[in-house]
Amino acid sequence: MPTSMTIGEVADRSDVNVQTIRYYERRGLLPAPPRSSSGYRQYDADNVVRIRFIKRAQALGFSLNDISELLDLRIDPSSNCEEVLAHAEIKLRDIDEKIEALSRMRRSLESLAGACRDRRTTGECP
Amino acid sequence: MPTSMTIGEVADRSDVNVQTIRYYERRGLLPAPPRSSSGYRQYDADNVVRIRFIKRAQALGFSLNDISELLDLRIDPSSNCEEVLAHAEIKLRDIDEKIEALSRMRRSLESLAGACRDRRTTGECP
DNA sequence: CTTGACTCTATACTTAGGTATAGGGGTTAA
DNA sequence: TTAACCCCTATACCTAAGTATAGAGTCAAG
Repeated sequence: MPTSMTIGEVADRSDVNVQTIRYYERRGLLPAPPRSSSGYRQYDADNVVRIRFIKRAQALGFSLNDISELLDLRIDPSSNCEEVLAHAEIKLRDIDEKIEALSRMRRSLESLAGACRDRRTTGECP
Repeated sequence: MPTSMTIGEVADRSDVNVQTIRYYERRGLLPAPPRSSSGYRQYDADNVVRIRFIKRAQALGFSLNDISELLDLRIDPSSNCEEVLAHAEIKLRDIDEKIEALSRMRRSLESLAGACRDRRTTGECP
């Protein structure tokens, strides 16, 4: 049998607060886990992966609703093929737009830094 | 003389609410613009560019504080060369991490979509 | 020369995403 | 068998980022 974790262990491993995990469960971002006889939630390692994914996606500007949709895509990749494909393609476009915008930002910051470095090597710095 | 806009025009062009612009001014994200004799704010096109930048950066997961720092980098690229360079390099790393994370997300979504398309062409879809 | 759509400040309210607390019970090591 | 520390639910509170409202002034069209 795969060994299980308490909510506190999961919180430590995925670097979030215990209440955040319960909040995600209420929001439907995490499935309700099985319970021990005394009512304790029992998690496995997949939950840690899922929570980390949520946190990374948030840092990239996805809302919890966006993330729900992303997670739903992979819940059952065998059903609703057409629909999943259509959703996946929308999400791919979102991601590509974000990558494009970040690349533009990167280029302009890089040119700023480049100008800075040039001036430094020519001794024009204060 | 360059023609100026009211706050309402700027709001329309940059697709935000009028109060959001005043809020950004309070937060220091937008410089306090000159005023007409009757106290109306007078904006130029640069402000629209700046607000659009703020909105794009937010959609990429930067907080308003992050964005302040990004904007400060370019305010006077001629001064504090070393310091600007150091900050710019931190921001470049942030951006690279975001691009990397998005690329990973893209790849896994792409492979999901690919599997879906394969099944579709082999007629395995419902 | 007034009416409707703007602007101003100040202040209050809202939404998303958590975080904390109260009140109660479970678990474990000394 | 009890102290320290975990878990449970329910509910209240918090922060970031807006958004709305009240009360007063301004501007341009008719």
